[in-house]
Amino acid sequence: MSKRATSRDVAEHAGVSRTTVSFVLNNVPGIRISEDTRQRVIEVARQLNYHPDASARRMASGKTKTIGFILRQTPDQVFADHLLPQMLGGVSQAATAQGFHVLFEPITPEDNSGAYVRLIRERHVDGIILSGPRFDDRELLKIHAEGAPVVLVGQLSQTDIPFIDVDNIGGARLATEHLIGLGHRRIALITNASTAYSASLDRLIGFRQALETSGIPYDLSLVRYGQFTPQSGEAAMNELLDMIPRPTAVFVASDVVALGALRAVHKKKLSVPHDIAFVGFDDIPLAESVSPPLTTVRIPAAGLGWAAVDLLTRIIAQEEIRNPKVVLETELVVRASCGAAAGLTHPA
Amino acid sequence: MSKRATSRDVAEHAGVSRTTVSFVLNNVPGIRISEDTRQRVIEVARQLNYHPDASARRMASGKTKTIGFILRQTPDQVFADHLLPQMLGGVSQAATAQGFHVLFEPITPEDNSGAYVRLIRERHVDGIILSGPRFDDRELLKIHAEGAPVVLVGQLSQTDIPFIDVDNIGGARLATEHLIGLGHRRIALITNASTAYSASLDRLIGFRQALETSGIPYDLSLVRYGQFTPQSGEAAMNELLDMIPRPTAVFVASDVVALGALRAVHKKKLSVPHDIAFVGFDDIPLAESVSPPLTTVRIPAAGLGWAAVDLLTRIIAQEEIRNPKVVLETELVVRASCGAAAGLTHPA
DNA sequence: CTGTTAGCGCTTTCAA
DNA sequence: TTGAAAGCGCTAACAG
Repeated sequence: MSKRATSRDVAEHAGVSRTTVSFVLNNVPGIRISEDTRQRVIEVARQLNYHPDASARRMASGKTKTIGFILRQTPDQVFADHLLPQMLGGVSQAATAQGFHVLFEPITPEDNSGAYVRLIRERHVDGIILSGPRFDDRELLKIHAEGAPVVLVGQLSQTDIPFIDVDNIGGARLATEHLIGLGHRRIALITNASTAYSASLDRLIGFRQALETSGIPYDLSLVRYGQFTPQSGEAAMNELLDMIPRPTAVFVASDVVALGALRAVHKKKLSVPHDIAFVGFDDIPLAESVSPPLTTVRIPAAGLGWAAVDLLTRIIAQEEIRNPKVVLETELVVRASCGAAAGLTHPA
Repeated sequence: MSKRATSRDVAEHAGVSRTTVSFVLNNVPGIRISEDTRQRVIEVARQLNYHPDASARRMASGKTKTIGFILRQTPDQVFADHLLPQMLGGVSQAATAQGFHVLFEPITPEDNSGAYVRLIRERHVDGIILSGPRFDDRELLKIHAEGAPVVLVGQLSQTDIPFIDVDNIGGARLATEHLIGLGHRRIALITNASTAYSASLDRLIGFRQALETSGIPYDLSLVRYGQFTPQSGEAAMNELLDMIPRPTAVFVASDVVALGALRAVHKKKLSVPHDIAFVGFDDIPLAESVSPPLTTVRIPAAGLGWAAVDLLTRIIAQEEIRNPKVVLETELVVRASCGAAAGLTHPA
């Protein structure tokens, strides 16, 4: 196997300088090269099966054209997994469109060593998207202070690090208002997780806001706390179903948790939405395939990825950023579990 | 902001040569350096906040220490998404353990331009893992012929490209034999997809083998073809349920498709496993959370990723590969949908 | 419009 | 045990 062709080989065979080769092959704008030369260079490159060496190019240009996507893997937070493919798809798609590659690096939930910052310190990448930031991540604060391009997916209060997030409060309000609009007054809540997580807290806040706006008192006895899993949803729902009188509807702030809640209802031979109406959150791919299909609040997962890349690449390009804090809106997806489709409404 | 420190800076401040700095910081084996010098270099590097430049390192060493993970995104093949997080986790984990980074690059199902081969031609990566190879991918054959390190996830007959795959035949046999062992004789099959896909065909073959081994005739009227989606499963199941006499059990060669089939049963007010027993395939994360929990054949998704990386890195290191074709075993996970847990058995 | 000429920052053989 | 020196292949001022 002969050695790889280099730009020098191409230059020699085409009878031009390496500069010219570089200009032609990179299509450098603002440079005029005779059509004749241009064609010759291109042709020779093809014949020699020339492919520019990425490492050399990075070295010389000082740019890696690569972004790091750091994902805090959370085995418990199953829901995260369900939306990961979409988010990752959004990230890749946007990155490719901007001429960037994506380096994928999951880290464990406990890891706050910030080992991933080496990616940027050692210049493996031009910037980083960090999904699932932690409050106690000192390394993160450090590289941000050093001026490294970083975008968070999810928020970190107390910092001015640019981020992309979902409007959890608005989404929860949407879900709750929908139930209220259907005539429900006795509405329960099962959170997606402990309110130590800001997303969980926000969904609870949205729920509460919607109730209060409608003049329905917020009743703490109707609130239960999920733990990311279907099992936690089943347990929570069992408690709710044992109440007298039973709530007529429930907002479960996570589709995965809702699946468990749904199972609890089925086991008691009750029916959704007749005995109790359901609205979930996330719109995981399977939400429309369970029985009954789940009415839920859709998170624009691919959009999160896309927006994060867009913001990051603009920071890398040192553009002036007008708004480094992006909050994406959610959308209510009405299916059968809330009873709206069937035209059911409950008396107030 | 002052300039980044380079190895030259470290060398000067420590009063040694750059060679020494390189040796110390890389812990080059077989080189003895006085403990004193070593400590000095390390200390200076720390003080100067020195981090070796990855691009320069790649350039000089000729190694990228990065592998490309190419995923053929198939919007229809929802099942793939459900196992993706696990597989990706396996890939990343194994890669990290071997000192490699992972470049993630999804491609569309239709794309047979082989654009991804640029990753290896331009030396962005040292090797590639390709999930979802296509028969008509000429570029793939080309780079393999050129000696580029490539590992497939899934098979491509007619080639000698190393691959990792799942024992689909064995898995399907496992599922079917389980049902037979429970006393079922009239067992239906819903495939996961068209038998144009080798995985689908193999699962059908396994099903058939199990029947024949037990002396049960293979009855084509009991076979239906899924299309990756729950919807296709629901339609297929409806046909099966209308048969007289009804099959007493069904093997659905995909959990996602099985979800739809399950819904069809529920809609007809029939019960699983009492009226009809179910066994699925894949063991997606939600399989244990549906009603009833799905007995299914587990694919070692993380193991696929892990094995692919292991094989690839050995090829990159030019090790002698004893067995470049790896087939991973599946495992039957018994839950409620087959009736075994409840101790139910059907008369022959 | 094209060529000359410096680097980019590191690894690694070879000598000392 | 350490240092000198030669690249790795490309980009990009600058000069012509």
